Amino acid sequence: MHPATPFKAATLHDVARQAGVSPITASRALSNPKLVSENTILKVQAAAQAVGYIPNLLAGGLKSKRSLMVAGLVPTISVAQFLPTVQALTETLADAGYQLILGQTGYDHAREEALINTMISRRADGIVFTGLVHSATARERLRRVGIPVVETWDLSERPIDMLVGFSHLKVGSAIAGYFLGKGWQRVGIATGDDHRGALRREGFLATIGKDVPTAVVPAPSSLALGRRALADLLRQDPKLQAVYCSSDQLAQGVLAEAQARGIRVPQELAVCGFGNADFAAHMQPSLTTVHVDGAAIGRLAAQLVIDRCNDTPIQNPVVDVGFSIIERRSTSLSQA
Amino acid sequence: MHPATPFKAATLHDVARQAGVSPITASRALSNPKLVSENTILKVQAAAQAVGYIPNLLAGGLKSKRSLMVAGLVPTISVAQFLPTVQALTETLADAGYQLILGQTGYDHAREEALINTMISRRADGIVFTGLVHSATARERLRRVGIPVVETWDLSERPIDMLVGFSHLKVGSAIAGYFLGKGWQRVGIATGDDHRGALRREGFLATIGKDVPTAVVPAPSSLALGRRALADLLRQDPKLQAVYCSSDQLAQGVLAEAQARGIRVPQELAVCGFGNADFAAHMQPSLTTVHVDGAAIGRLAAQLVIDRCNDTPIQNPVVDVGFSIIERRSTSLSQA
DNA sequence: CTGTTAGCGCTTTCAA
DNA sequence: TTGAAAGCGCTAACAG
Repeated sequence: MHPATPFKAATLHDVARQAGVSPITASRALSNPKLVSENTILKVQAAAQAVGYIPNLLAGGLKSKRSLMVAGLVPTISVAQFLPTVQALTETLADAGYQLILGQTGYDHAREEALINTMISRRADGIVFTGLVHSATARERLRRVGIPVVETWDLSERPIDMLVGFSHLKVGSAIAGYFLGKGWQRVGIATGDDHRGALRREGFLATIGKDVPTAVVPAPSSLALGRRALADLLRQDPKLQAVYCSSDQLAQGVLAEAQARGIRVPQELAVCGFGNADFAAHMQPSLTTVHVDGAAIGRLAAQLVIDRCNDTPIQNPVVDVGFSIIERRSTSLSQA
Repeated sequence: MHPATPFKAATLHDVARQAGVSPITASRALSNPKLVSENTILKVQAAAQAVGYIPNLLAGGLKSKRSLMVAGLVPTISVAQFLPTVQALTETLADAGYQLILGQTGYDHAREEALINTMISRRADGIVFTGLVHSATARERLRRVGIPVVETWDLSERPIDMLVGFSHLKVGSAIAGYFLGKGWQRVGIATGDDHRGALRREGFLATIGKDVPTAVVPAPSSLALGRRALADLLRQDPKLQAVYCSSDQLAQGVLAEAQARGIRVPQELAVCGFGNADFAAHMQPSLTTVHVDGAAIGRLAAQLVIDRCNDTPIQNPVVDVGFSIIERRSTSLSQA
């Protein structure tokens, strides 16, 4: 009953006949008008309208070897962190006539590899990953196929192809520098057990210059885990002055636990998060955190893929979008 | 340089030759093994492996008239409300071999119509909307094309095709009933200016049995707008006992404004939100709200499309997933 | 169980 | 500026 197109769709043939031209002329009139006379264009457009023509991109793509689709592979769409990236990606692509195919890897290598194959099967014109591709098999296959690839939200010495991200090492380092500038020496870390969190921790420790109390929690991080993390850290050092958290969710929990214990923030304990979530500015006290322009990452990634598809020379296949520390009340009384 | 597939991909032909069978047999061995002898299957699989075969779904779809793609049209992906739906949709589809093409309508009719055309052009096997399709032109076109359509997150007397949602009228009515049950007569509404919010307000008023102070705020609703909304409502009735907010974000703002004015919640003012956002359970006080199973909506919608594509008889093309009021501290001292 | 034939709807290439 | 021929890579329909 519904294989997909139960109605007999009008084809370019029908349009051509209606317009009294050859199919190829009709094709050109609709998708490459420069090659056709004004008069013909009008005739064909009228004919297309008359027969209710809707082009079949599958057929076009088969011949032209361009699907006008780009794959976007995220761990899960519900990671709020990546939403502005996905949104900007989708928008920028749509403006250029491309659509995004969404794939959720679920942090699973096997699933990721399967999805990559699927996207190649669909002849996606490019693949954008939120994160790096870690599986060696997948990296190798992507390189061999030669499909445009953009990795994002991280830096790498050897990206598969193109990359838009920032240095998590530097983030950790910057936060440590910020803490040191405030004169806090007794500091701790509450971090998720993921790759990027580990990098930030590494940068943090390098700048602090010593090991510090650390609570590692499993992904996905949450308020509840943040509470437990602070309890853990206070056990390691009851006189902690400042905590860096690898996500704003975790920081939210740390703040809640501090409140429950009657520890004043920031007077007795300073807290810094990561991600600049919606709620960060509105917490009590408002949360100091690290902001990353996720929308810019999406826009830039989309543009890189589009440029590649158009053979536009690409100036910089690796873009560092940087980050910024947003100081709020949770680390500074002088902030609103 | 990179039209899409710069490398010369192996085709089914190459696999067939390598295996010493005809192309169609190779095709069947890989995608419909029941029709082929065990021995042949093994030969073909080995051949596919050997030549590094990656099927071309574009070509298959052209012939078989099934693209194995389903369009998901959302206003914006960053509406947190719809995330569980999109996630479940993507997952359920992927498990059945379908991929989701994401489209963002941006609450714009023209854009929505353009996207629908695009998805038809791509021969999507189905379209899932978060919300109803309001443009008459679009509804008409979708009906004529006969493509499986699922509208969600709402009910309708005349869905285009299939529907998974719940009654916003009943939500409003249920909240009003809950307020009345608590003995609160001086109640108010803070609501967004959207269609569904208006329906809930209508249900609320019908059950309360009289008009009540209302503050309407423009979308997207936010904490800041919630603060202003409460100020507005208190101007209309300084002795307000309870407020229903059309989103948890709004409720967050109402709570913040109450706190700023020294109004105790729930003792002096009760507050109810909508959506059961992540943060609702963790606010101070925790927020009473309305929960909707967005993931179930996504799963069911995906299943409906899949069933349609497989000509599986559909028992119930309209599913009401209901909702539930989650009582927390913002309306009840006896809650944790 | 396997093969032949034909063609999905479009666009590339070449020629007029 | 327009057209004819050919075929992208795959699978439905039928025959063997």
